[in-house]
Amino acid sequence: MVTTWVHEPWPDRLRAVGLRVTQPRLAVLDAVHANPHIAADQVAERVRAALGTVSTQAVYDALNTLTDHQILRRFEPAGSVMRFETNEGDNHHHLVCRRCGSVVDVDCAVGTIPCAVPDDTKGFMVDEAEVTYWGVCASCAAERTAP
Amino acid sequence: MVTTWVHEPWPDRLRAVGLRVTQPRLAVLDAVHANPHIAADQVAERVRAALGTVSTQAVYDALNTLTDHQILRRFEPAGSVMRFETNEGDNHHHLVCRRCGSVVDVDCAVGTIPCAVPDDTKGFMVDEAEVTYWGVCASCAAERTAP
DNA sequence: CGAGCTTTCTTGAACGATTCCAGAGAGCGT
DNA sequence: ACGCTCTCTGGAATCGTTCAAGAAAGCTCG
Repeated sequence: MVTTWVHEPWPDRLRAVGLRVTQPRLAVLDAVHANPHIAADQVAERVRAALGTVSTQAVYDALNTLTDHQILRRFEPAGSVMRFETNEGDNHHHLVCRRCGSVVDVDCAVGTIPCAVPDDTKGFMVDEAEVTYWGVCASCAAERTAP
Repeated sequence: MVTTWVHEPWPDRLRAVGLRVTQPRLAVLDAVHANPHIAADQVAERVRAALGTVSTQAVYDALNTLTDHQILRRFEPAGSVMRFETNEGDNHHHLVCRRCGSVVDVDCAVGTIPCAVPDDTKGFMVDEAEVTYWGVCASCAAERTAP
């Protein structure tokens, strides 16, 4: 069987890292899992749709805490707001549209983690290589030529 | 001709792309060239030290315009403010300290431009692969173990 | 099963980098 | 020099994110 990263239920994953299981956190996890690359305000929207009133602060706190504990992954293409995705333990990268900001996942071009390590790390202890491919998505390219 | 990127004087480079030659722009170019990875507010500081009063807006406008014309390169590690460096036409990447935010250049691990291209570009026209290595710099690592 | 200790959430405000706007000023081609 | 534009000034607005203090809710242990 292929690394079936069968999702353990969120509550278990929270407890596993010593976090309390709360409704806002579960709703945040659901929102991010259902919508990779989602921004904080959209997470808030969905969490509120699910639970009713939830403070912005609770959403940010959940996002930050979950990111700190590696359950979520945060990334932030230049010029964009923070975006989140669940941490699947894979090592994919992102393709970002310069025009509309849309993001899609791409597998690591090299295939090994952390993908590529510089020859000379200048004394740094490198733990991650983040690759962002910049370009123009198909629909934006179409718009440009045919306005 | 082997793009010997011998620095043409800034005024020539500005005119070459159809931009007017102004004191703020020249001072911005000097500031960025002398301090790679510099942030906008520090550019403003240095520009003011050189010229006297210069509006924040003029600095931002110069940075943006020069970036648009490929004379400067802008990058923005997650959680950091915008940083600038002169565009030397090389294809180096950045090593960023998670603790103190310091940035150092590293040569492209693969050696070719754009370094790496994903197998499947999902319809995107990719023009750049930006690589950010995350880690902890030597001095921050030292601090942690010996507080 | 409930008390009590912490962690987490709420409310409301602060913050700061970047951008927007309108008008004054300065390059540069003619 | 003259003017047409592009650029800069000054001041304010924006908006994502964080800070702070108190209320609420999970979890642990008796």
